Amino acid sequence: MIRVRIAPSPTGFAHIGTAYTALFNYAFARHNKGTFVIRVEDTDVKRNVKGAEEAIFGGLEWLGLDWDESVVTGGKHGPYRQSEKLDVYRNKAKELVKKGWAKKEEGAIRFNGGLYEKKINKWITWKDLIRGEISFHTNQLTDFVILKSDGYPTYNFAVVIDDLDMEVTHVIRGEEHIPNTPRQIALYKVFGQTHPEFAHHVTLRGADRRKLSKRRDPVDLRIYREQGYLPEALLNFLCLLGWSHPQEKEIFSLAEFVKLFDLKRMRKAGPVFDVKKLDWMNGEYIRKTQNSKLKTQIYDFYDGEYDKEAIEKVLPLVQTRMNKLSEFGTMANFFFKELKIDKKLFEKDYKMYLKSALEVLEHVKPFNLDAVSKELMRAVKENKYKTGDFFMSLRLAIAGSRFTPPINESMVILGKNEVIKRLKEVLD
RNA sequence: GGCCCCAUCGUCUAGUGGUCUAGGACACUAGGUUCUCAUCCUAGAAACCUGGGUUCGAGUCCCAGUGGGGUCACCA
Repeated sequence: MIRVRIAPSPTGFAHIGTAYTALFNYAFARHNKGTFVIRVEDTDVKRNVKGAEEAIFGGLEWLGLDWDESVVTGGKHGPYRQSEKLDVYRNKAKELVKKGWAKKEEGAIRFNGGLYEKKINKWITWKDLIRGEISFHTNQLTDFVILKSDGYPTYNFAVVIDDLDMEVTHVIRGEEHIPNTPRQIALYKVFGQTHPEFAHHVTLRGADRRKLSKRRDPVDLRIYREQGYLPEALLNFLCLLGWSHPQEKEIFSLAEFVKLFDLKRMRKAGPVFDVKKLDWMNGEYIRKTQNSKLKTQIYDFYDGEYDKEAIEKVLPLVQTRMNKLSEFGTMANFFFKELKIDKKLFEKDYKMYLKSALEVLEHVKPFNLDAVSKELMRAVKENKYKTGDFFMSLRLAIAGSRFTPPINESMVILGKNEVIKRLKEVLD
């Protein structure tokens, strides 16, 4: 039975890197019909932040990555919060002291790396499932703390105890943990246990090629949600960083990813998280989303600011024009609100154009797309207007922008009265 | 600096010794469609870090150099 886990620290918010690692663990677990565990590593009392756990679980839920065991769902291998099993770590540390592998020092307990080097071996080697064989000389172990003087375990110690307790079979985590691995392997060894398989995936980089950082880069998952990215698109984009589809497909579902996932297809070179491609991909997802579903997503995104039925009417006109949900507002705002029109934007002959358009539109019999288009074009031809300029004037008067959805369609949706009202306002 | 990991277009990548005069995607450029902007279609520019080996043959294997990254806490 395959069991994997992610082990976030509740020190702030849902980090994009946590989601990235979660994605691979999720895919590995689901592909192999295994179990996906989330445990909370809250052993740094000073850095723990209230609400951080909720943000992390909420973020994963938003992405559609579900798990099997955790602090919120429970499970047979708990507690899933490290602060709730301090006695376990303490006893394990004491066990090592008793056996001579660790010693007390100023209230803390340290592992005796030198002794390990002398008694067990000089090299620690493992076969990484992504990178192949990796070796460290044991003189790199040094005497590291396993139990802090405040009674909390350190990361390297707690990880080993927990992965043992939780019967974790595969540790899939970021490459920044490679230097920690020999210490953890040493601990497994002195406990007389075999270690789980390790797979160290790449870490996401910023444009400067350095590991994504809280200070320099947008790493809070919430930011992506608030900017109007769809979770499916973000997930799909993440899949493509470090992993590739066997048929080189770019757009695929999470289910397909799970089906095809294989650690062997993981790259070893760290990818730059470049939002440009994410923007394109998000647009692709928006374009292929069913209107009824997209309608709801937009309605929720704007927290009910726009009427649902109205969104649905406007949607076909803006769907190919937006890459993010947040662009609906700028694109479709004029359908819902009257705008201040800046007359400086207009072409020279705009008054002539608008007057003649107004005349036509006032008399169009059924105010539908067919009639409106036909009558306006007739006016253009009869008067030998410049087609582009004519419609641009209309566009500016109605929508207040040079870049809008098709203007005839837009006017039909707005309705005769509203269109005439807006034209008159501009002409006054 | 020590240790470790990595190295194909600007970016994400395919490629597991010969079919690579290196393929796809994003971005970019040019054209087409069009009332604008998009969508859509067509075309284009753009890469195997360097030097040694191994081999009949190397983007693909080995070594070195260079470059990039990670890590060296009573943080995780």
